[in-house]
Amino acid sequence: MGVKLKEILVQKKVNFSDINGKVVAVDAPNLIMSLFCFAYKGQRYSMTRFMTDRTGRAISHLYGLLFRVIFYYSKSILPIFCFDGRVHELKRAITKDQLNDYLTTKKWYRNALERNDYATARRIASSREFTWPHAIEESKKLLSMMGVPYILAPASAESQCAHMVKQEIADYAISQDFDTMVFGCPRTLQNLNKSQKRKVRGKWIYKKVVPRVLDLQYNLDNLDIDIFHLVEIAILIGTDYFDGIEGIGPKTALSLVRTYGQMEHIMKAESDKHDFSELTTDLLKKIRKIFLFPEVLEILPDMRWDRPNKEAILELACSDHHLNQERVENNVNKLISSYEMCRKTFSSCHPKSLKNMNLDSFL
DNA sequence: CGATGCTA
DNA sequence: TAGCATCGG
Repeated sequence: MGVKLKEILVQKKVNFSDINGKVVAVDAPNLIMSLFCFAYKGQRYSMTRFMTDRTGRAISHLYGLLFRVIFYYSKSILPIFCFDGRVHELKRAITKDQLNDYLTTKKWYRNALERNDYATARRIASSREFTWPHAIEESKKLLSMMGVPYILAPASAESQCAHMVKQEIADYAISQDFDTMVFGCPRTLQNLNKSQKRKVRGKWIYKKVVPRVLDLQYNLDNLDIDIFHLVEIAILIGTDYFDGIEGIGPKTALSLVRTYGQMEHIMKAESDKHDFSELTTDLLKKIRKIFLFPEVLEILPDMRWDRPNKEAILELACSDHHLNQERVENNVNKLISSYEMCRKTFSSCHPKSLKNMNLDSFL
Protein backbone atom coordinates (compact mmCIF):
# COMPACT_ATOMS: atom_id res chain seq x y z
CA MET A 1 0.00 0.00 0.00
CA GLY A 2 1.07 3.54 -0.60
CA VAL A 3 3.55 5.07 -2.96
CA LYS A 4 7.11 3.78 -2.70
CA LEU A 5 8.89 7.09 -2.53
CA LYS A 6 11.20 6.34 0.38
CA GLU A 7 14.28 5.98 -1.81
CA ILE A 8 14.12 9.50 -3.21
CA LEU A 9 12.69 11.47 -0.29
CA VAL A 10 14.65 12.88 2.62
CA GLN A 11 13.26 12.39 6.11
CA LYS A 12 14.63 14.78 8.67
CA LYS A 13 15.02 13.69 12.27
CA VAL A 14 12.82 15.58 14.66
CA ASN A 15 12.97 16.02 18.43
CA PHE A 16 9.95 15.58 20.63
CA SER A 17 10.48 19.14 21.83
CA ASP A 18 9.80 20.34 18.27
CA ILE A 19 6.38 18.73 18.15
CA ASN A 20 5.35 19.64 21.64
CA GLY A 21 2.05 21.50 21.64
CA LYS A 22 1.21 20.71 18.00
CA VAL A 23 -2.00 19.60 16.34
CA VAL A 24 -1.68 16.53 14.14
CA ALA A 25 -4.04 15.08 11.55
CA VAL A 26 -3.83 11.32 11.89
CA ASP A 27 -4.38 9.04 8.91
CA ALA A 28 -6.56 6.68 10.93
CA PRO A 29 -6.86 3.72 8.50
CA ASN A 30 -3.09 3.75 8.13
CA LEU A 31 -2.60 3.68 11.90
CA ILE A 32 -5.21 0.99 12.53
CA MET A 33 -3.72 -1.13 9.77
CA SER A 34 -0.32 -0.89 11.42
CA LEU A 35 -1.84 -1.96 14.74
CA PHE A 36 -3.25 -4.99 12.99
CA CYS A 37 0.21 -6.03 11.89
CA PHE A 38 0.81 -7.52 15.27
CA ALA A 39 -0.18 -11.08 14.89
CA TYR A 40 0.53 -13.93 17.17
CA LYS A 41 1.32 -17.49 16.34
CA GLY A 42 -1.55 -19.71 17.31
CA GLN A 43 -0.28 -22.66 19.31
CA ARG A 44 -2.85 -25.01 17.85
CA TYR A 45 -2.74 -23.74 14.32
CA SER A 46 0.30 -22.93 12.28
CA MET A 47 -1.64 -20.01 10.87
CA THR A 48 -0.72 -16.55 12.02
CA ARG A 49 -3.84 -14.74 13.16
CA PHE A 50 -4.47 -11.41 14.80
CA MET A 51 -5.44 -11.09 18.42
CA THR A 52 -9.14 -11.59 19.10
CA ASP A 53 -11.62 -11.59 21.96
CA ARG A 54 -13.60 -14.69 22.92
CA THR A 55 -16.11 -14.08 20.14
CA GLY A 56 -13.39 -13.89 17.52
CA ARG A 57 -13.40 -10.13 16.97
CA ALA A 58 -10.12 -8.27 16.57
CA ILE A 59 -8.99 -6.17 19.54
CA SER A 60 -5.64 -4.66 18.57
CA HIS A 61 -7.27 -1.39 17.50
CA LEU A 62 -8.74 -0.96 21.02
CA TYR A 63 -5.47 -1.24 22.91
CA GLY A 64 -3.58 0.39 20.07
CA LEU A 65 -5.68 3.56 19.95
CA LEU A 66 -5.81 3.83 23.72
CA PHE A 67 -2.01 3.64 23.95
CA ARG A 68 -1.53 6.05 21.06
CA VAL A 69 -3.77 8.75 22.47
CA ILE A 70 -2.14 8.41 25.92
CA PHE A 71 1.18 8.94 24.17
CA TYR A 72 0.02 11.96 22.14
CA TYR A 73 -1.45 13.68 25.20
CA SER A 74 1.66 12.90 27.23
CA LYS A 75 3.66 14.80 24.60
CA SER A 76 1.05 17.58 24.49
CA ILE A 77 0.06 16.65 20.97
CA LEU A 78 -3.58 17.14 19.99
CA PRO A 79 -4.69 14.54 17.46
CA ILE A 80 -7.53 14.82 14.95
CA PHE A 81 -8.25 11.45 13.36
CA CYS A 82 -9.29 11.25 9.70
CA PHE A 83 -11.20 8.31 8.26
CA ASP A 84 -11.92 7.32 4.68
CA GLY A 85 -15.28 8.21 3.23
CA ARG A 86 -16.27 7.07 -0.22
CA VAL A 87 -13.61 4.88 -1.75
CA HIS A 88 -12.62 5.93 -5.24
CA GLU A 89 -13.66 3.65 -8.09
CA LEU A 90 -10.01 3.18 -9.02
CA LYS A 91 -9.05 1.99 -5.54
CA ARG A 92 -10.62 -1.38 -5.24
CA ALA A 93 -9.25 -2.31 -1.82
CA ILE A 94 -12.76 -2.13 -0.44
CA THR A 95 -15.56 -2.41 -2.92
CA LYS A 96 -19.17 -1.46 -2.48
CA ASP A 97 -19.97 -5.16 -2.35
CA GLN A 98 -17.62 -5.66 0.54
CA LEU A 99 -19.38 -2.93 2.48
CA ASN A 100 -22.70 -4.66 1.86
CA ASP A 101 -21.06 -7.88 2.93
CA TYR A 102 -20.16 -6.19 6.18
CA LEU A 103 -23.72 -5.14 6.92
CA THR A 104 -24.85 -8.70 6.27
CA THR A 105 -22.10 -10.39 8.25
CA LYS A 106 -22.72 -7.98 11.12
CA LYS A 107 -26.33 -9.19 11.33
CA TRP A 108 -25.19 -12.79 11.15
CA TYR A 109 -22.68 -12.17 13.90
CA ARG A 110 -25.36 -10.69 16.18
CA ASN A 111 -27.78 -13.51 15.41
CA ALA A 112 -25.17 -16.13 16.13
CA LEU A 113 -24.39 -14.50 19.48
CA GLU A 114 -28.07 -14.39 20.40
CA ARG A 115 -28.36 -18.08 19.66
CA ASN A 116 -25.22 -18.67 21.77
CA ASP A 117 -23.69 -20.18 18.65
CA TYR A 118 -20.12 -19.15 19.45
CA ALA A 119 -18.48 -21.28 16.81
CA THR A 120 -20.41 -19.51 14.06
CA ALA A 121 -19.86 -16.10 15.64
CA ARG A 122 -16.13 -16.67 15.70
CA ARG A 123 -16.09 -17.81 12.12
CA ILE A 124 -17.95 -14.70 10.96
CA ALA A 125 -15.91 -12.34 13.15
CA SER A 126 -12.65 -13.56 11.68
CA SER A 127 -13.88 -13.29 8.10
CA ARG A 128 -12.35 -10.80 5.76
CA GLU A 129 -15.70 -9.06 5.20
CA PHE A 130 -16.20 -8.42 8.90
CA THR A 131 -12.85 -7.67 10.49
CA TRP A 132 -11.73 -4.46 8.84
CA PRO A 133 -15.05 -2.55 8.67
CA HIS A 134 -15.81 -3.59 12.23
CA ALA A 135 -12.46 -2.34 13.50
CA ILE A 136 -12.97 0.98 11.70
CA GLU A 137 -16.47 1.42 13.06
CA GLU A 138 -15.38 0.53 16.57
CA SER A 139 -12.35 2.80 16.42
CA LYS A 140 -14.65 5.76 15.74
CA LYS A 141 -16.76 4.77 18.75
CA LEU A 142 -13.72 4.46 20.97
CA LEU A 143 -12.34 7.84 19.84
CA SER A 144 -15.64 9.53 20.76
CA MET A 145 -15.49 7.85 24.15
CA MET A 146 -11.94 9.10 24.60
CA GLY A 147 -13.10 12.61 23.69
CA VAL A 148 -10.85 12.72 20.63
CA PRO A 149 -12.21 14.46 17.51
CA TYR A 150 -12.41 12.61 14.23
CA ILE A 151 -13.36 13.57 10.71
CA LEU A 152 -15.07 11.55 8.02
CA ALA A 153 -13.35 12.57 4.81
CA PRO A 154 -15.50 12.62 1.68
CA ALA A 155 -12.76 10.72 -0.17
CA SER A 156 -9.48 9.41 1.23
CA ALA A 157 -8.19 10.02 4.75
CA GLU A 158 -4.72 10.88 3.39
CA SER A 159 -6.04 13.70 1.23
CA GLN A 160 -8.04 15.11 4.12
CA CYS A 161 -4.96 15.06 6.36
CA ALA A 162 -2.95 16.80 3.66
CA HIS A 163 -5.65 19.43 3.26
CA MET A 164 -5.78 20.17 6.98
CA VAL A 165 -2.04 20.77 7.11
CA LYS A 166 -2.24 22.99 4.03
CA GLN A 167 -5.00 25.01 5.71
CA GLU A 168 -2.92 25.22 8.92
CA ILE A 169 -5.66 23.52 10.89
CA ALA A 170 -3.05 20.91 11.78
CA ASP A 171 0.72 21.28 11.95
CA TYR A 172 1.53 17.79 10.69
CA ALA A 173 -0.09 14.79 9.08
CA ILE A 174 0.72 11.47 10.68
CA SER A 175 1.03 8.55 8.30
CA GLN A 176 3.57 5.81 7.76
CA ASP A 177 3.38 6.00 3.99
CA PHE A 178 4.06 8.69 1.46
CA ASP A 179 0.65 9.28 -0.08
CA THR A 180 0.05 12.44 1.98
CA MET A 181 3.12 13.97 0.28
CA VAL A 182 1.67 13.30 -3.16
CA PHE A 183 -1.53 14.94 -1.96
CA GLY A 184 0.60 18.02 -1.29
CA CYS A 185 0.89 17.77 2.48
CA PRO A 186 3.56 20.27 3.63
CA ARG A 187 4.70 18.19 6.63
CA THR A 188 4.21 14.53 7.42
CA LEU A 189 5.39 12.90 10.64
CA GLN A 190 6.54 9.32 10.61
CA ASN A 191 7.65 6.91 13.33
CA LEU A 192 6.04 8.92 16.08
CA ASN A 193 5.99 6.12 18.63
CA LYS A 194 6.71 5.86 22.30
CA SER A 195 8.95 2.84 22.01
CA GLN A 196 11.99 4.01 20.16
CA LYS A 197 12.83 0.47 19.22
CA ARG A 198 11.34 -1.72 16.56
CA LYS A 199 11.90 -5.28 15.58
CA VAL A 200 13.38 -5.60 12.14
CA ARG A 201 10.95 -7.83 10.30
CA GLY A 202 11.39 -11.47 11.18
CA LYS A 203 14.79 -11.01 12.81
CA TRP A 204 16.00 -10.89 16.37
CA ILE A 205 17.53 -7.50 15.82
CA TYR A 206 16.26 -4.27 17.34
CA LYS A 207 16.63 -1.06 15.43
CA LYS A 208 16.46 2.39 16.96
CA VAL A 209 13.56 4.34 15.49
CA VAL A 210 13.51 8.12 15.64
CA PRO A 211 10.53 10.32 14.74
CA ARG A 212 11.04 11.87 11.34
CA VAL A 213 9.41 14.64 9.39
CA LEU A 214 8.90 14.73 5.65
CA ASP A 215 8.96 18.32 4.47
CA LEU A 216 7.32 18.69 1.07
CA GLN A 217 8.95 21.94 -0.06
CA TYR A 218 12.38 20.81 1.13
CA ASN A 219 12.07 17.61 -0.85
CA LEU A 220 10.74 19.30 -3.98
CA ASP A 221 13.65 21.77 -3.87
CA ASN A 222 16.06 18.94 -3.18
CA LEU A 223 14.85 16.95 -6.20
CA ASP A 224 14.44 20.10 -8.28
CA ILE A 225 10.86 19.26 -9.22
CA ASP A 226 7.41 20.60 -8.42
CA ILE A 227 4.28 18.95 -7.02
CA PHE A 228 3.02 18.13 -10.53
CA HIS A 229 6.20 16.20 -11.20
CA LEU A 230 5.82 14.35 -7.90
CA VAL A 231 2.36 13.21 -8.95
CA GLU A 232 3.74 11.98 -12.29
CA ILE A 233 6.45 10.06 -10.42
CA ALA A 234 3.84 8.49 -8.15
CA ILE A 235 1.76 7.41 -11.13
CA LEU A 236 4.81 5.86 -12.82
CA ILE A 237 5.85 3.80 -9.81
CA GLY A 238 2.34 2.94 -8.69
CA THR A 239 -0.31 4.25 -6.31
CA ASP A 240 -3.48 2.90 -4.71
CA TYR A 241 -5.26 3.95 -7.87
CA PHE A 242 -2.95 2.53 -10.53
CA ASP A 243 -0.38 -0.24 -10.36
CA GLY A 244 2.33 1.76 -12.09
CA ILE A 245 4.49 0.98 -15.10
CA GLU A 246 6.36 -2.31 -15.10
CA GLY A 247 10.08 -1.85 -14.63
CA ILE A 248 9.94 1.73 -13.37
CA GLY A 249 10.95 2.41 -9.77
CA PRO A 250 11.49 5.65 -7.86
CA LYS A 251 14.95 6.38 -9.33
CA THR A 252 13.94 5.78 -12.94
CA ALA A 253 10.69 7.69 -12.50
CA LEU A 254 12.58 10.67 -11.10
CA SER A 255 15.06 10.79 -13.96
CA LEU A 256 12.31 10.38 -16.56
CA VAL A 257 10.34 13.25 -15.05
CA ARG A 258 13.45 15.40 -14.92
CA THR A 259 14.30 14.63 -18.53
CA TYR A 260 10.89 14.81 -20.17
CA GLY A 261 8.67 16.67 -17.72
CA GLN A 262 5.08 15.59 -18.01
CA MET A 263 3.73 12.10 -18.54
CA GLU A 264 2.67 12.61 -22.16
CA HIS A 265 6.28 13.35 -23.13
CA ILE A 266 7.61 10.42 -21.13
CA MET A 267 5.18 8.06 -22.81
CA LYS A 268 6.12 9.29 -26.26
CA ALA A 269 9.85 9.05 -25.62
CA GLU A 270 9.87 5.73 -23.75
CA SER A 271 7.15 3.81 -25.60
CA ASP A 272 9.71 1.33 -26.96
CA LYS A 273 11.18 0.58 -23.51
CA HIS A 274 8.03 0.37 -21.39
CA ASP A 275 4.44 -0.66 -21.80
CA PHE A 276 2.18 2.32 -21.22
CA SER A 277 -0.92 0.74 -22.77
CA GLU A 278 -2.70 0.45 -19.39
CA LEU A 279 -2.28 4.14 -18.73
CA THR A 280 -4.87 5.67 -21.02
CA THR A 281 -5.35 9.40 -21.42
CA ASP A 282 -8.60 9.19 -19.54
CA LEU A 283 -7.08 7.22 -16.64
CA LEU A 284 -4.12 9.60 -16.41
CA LYS A 285 -6.51 12.52 -16.18
CA LYS A 286 -8.51 10.82 -13.43
CA ILE A 287 -5.47 9.97 -11.29
CA ARG A 288 -4.02 13.45 -11.61
CA LYS A 289 -7.33 14.85 -10.47
CA ILE A 290 -7.41 12.56 -7.42
CA PHE A 291 -4.05 13.87 -6.21
CA LEU A 292 -4.14 17.49 -7.34
CA PHE A 293 -7.79 18.30 -6.75
CA PRO A 294 -8.92 15.85 -4.11
CA GLU A 295 -12.39 15.97 -2.71
CA VAL A 296 -11.99 17.18 0.87
CA LEU A 297 -14.11 18.49 3.70
CA GLU A 298 -13.61 22.27 3.58
CA ILE A 299 -15.84 23.28 6.44
CA LEU A 300 -14.83 21.40 9.51
CA PRO A 301 -16.79 20.95 12.69
CA ASP A 302 -15.41 22.54 15.85
CA MET A 303 -12.60 20.48 17.23
CA ARG A 304 -13.07 19.50 20.83
CA TRP A 305 -10.80 17.40 22.96
CA ASP A 306 -13.07 16.33 25.77
CA ARG A 307 -12.43 14.51 29.00
CA PRO A 308 -12.37 10.76 28.34
CA ASN A 309 -15.51 8.88 29.36
CA LYS A 310 -14.09 6.19 31.62
CA GLU A 311 -17.34 4.27 32.07
CA ALA A 312 -18.03 4.10 28.34
CA ILE A 313 -14.51 2.89 27.53
CA LEU A 314 -14.70 0.21 30.24
CA GLU A 315 -18.10 -0.82 28.94
CA LEU A 316 -16.76 -1.29 25.41
CA ALA A 317 -13.44 -2.87 26.28
CA CYS A 318 -14.41 -4.99 29.28
CA SER A 319 -18.15 -5.68 29.13
CA ASP A 320 -18.39 -6.09 25.37
CA HIS A 321 -14.93 -7.46 24.51
CA HIS A 322 -14.02 -8.99 27.87
CA LEU A 323 -10.59 -7.43 27.94
CA ASN A 324 -8.64 -7.51 31.19
CA GLN A 325 -10.41 -5.06 33.50
CA GLU A 326 -7.32 -4.09 35.49
CA ARG A 327 -5.20 -3.54 32.41
CA VAL A 328 -7.82 -1.38 30.71
CA GLU A 329 -8.67 0.57 33.85
CA ASN A 330 -5.01 1.38 34.53
CA ASN A 331 -4.62 2.70 31.02
CA VAL A 332 -7.83 4.72 31.08
CA ASN A 333 -6.58 6.34 34.29
CA LYS A 334 -3.33 7.11 32.51
CA LEU A 335 -5.32 8.56 29.61
CA ILE A 336 -7.24 10.87 31.92
CA SER A 337 -4.13 12.10 33.72
CA SER A 338 -2.26 12.73 30.46
CA TYR A 339 -5.36 14.56 29.18
CA GLU A 340 -5.35 16.80 32.23
CA MET A 341 -1.63 17.42 31.81
CA CYS A 342 -2.14 18.27 28.16
CA ARG A 343 -4.88 20.76 29.04
CA LYS A 344 -2.50 22.56 31.38
CA THR A 345 0.13 22.85 28.67
CA PHE A 346 -2.35 24.32 26.21
CA SER A 347 -3.74 26.86 28.62
CA SER A 348 -0.24 28.30 29.03
CA CYS A 349 0.66 28.39 25.33
CA HIS A 350 -1.54 29.03 22.32
CA PRO A 351 -0.22 27.26 19.24
CA LYS A 352 -0.53 29.09 15.95
CA SER A 353 -2.60 26.35 14.41
CA LEU A 354 -5.31 26.79 17.00
CA LYS A 355 -5.85 30.47 16.22
CA ASN A 356 -8.91 29.94 14.04
CA MET A 357 -10.46 27.24 16.09
CA ASN A 358 -13.12 27.30 18.68
CA LEU A 359 -11.39 25.70 21.57
CA ASP A 360 -13.40 27.18 24.39
CA SER A 361 -14.33 23.75 25.57
CA PHE A 362 -10.72 22.75 25.79
CA LEU A 363 -8.86 25.77 27.04
C1' DC B 1 2.31 -3.31 17.98
C1' DG B 2 3.22 -1.67 22.40
C1' DA B 3 3.33 -2.59 27.50
C1' DT B 4 5.23 -5.08 31.30
C1' DG B 5 8.38 -8.13 33.60
C1' DC B 6 12.61 -10.24 34.41
C1' DT B 7 17.66 -10.27 34.64
C1' DA B 8 22.19 -8.53 35.44
C1' DT C 1 18.74 1.07 33.52
C1' DA C 2 19.35 -1.39 29.40
C1' DG C 3 18.27 -5.38 26.89
C1' DC C 4 15.73 -9.07 25.95
C1' DA C 5 11.38 -12.07 26.65
C1' DT C 6 6.79 -12.54 27.10
C1' DC C 7 2.11 -11.17 27.43
C1' DG C 8 -2.16 -9.49 25.66
C1' DG C 9 -7.25 -12.87 24.14
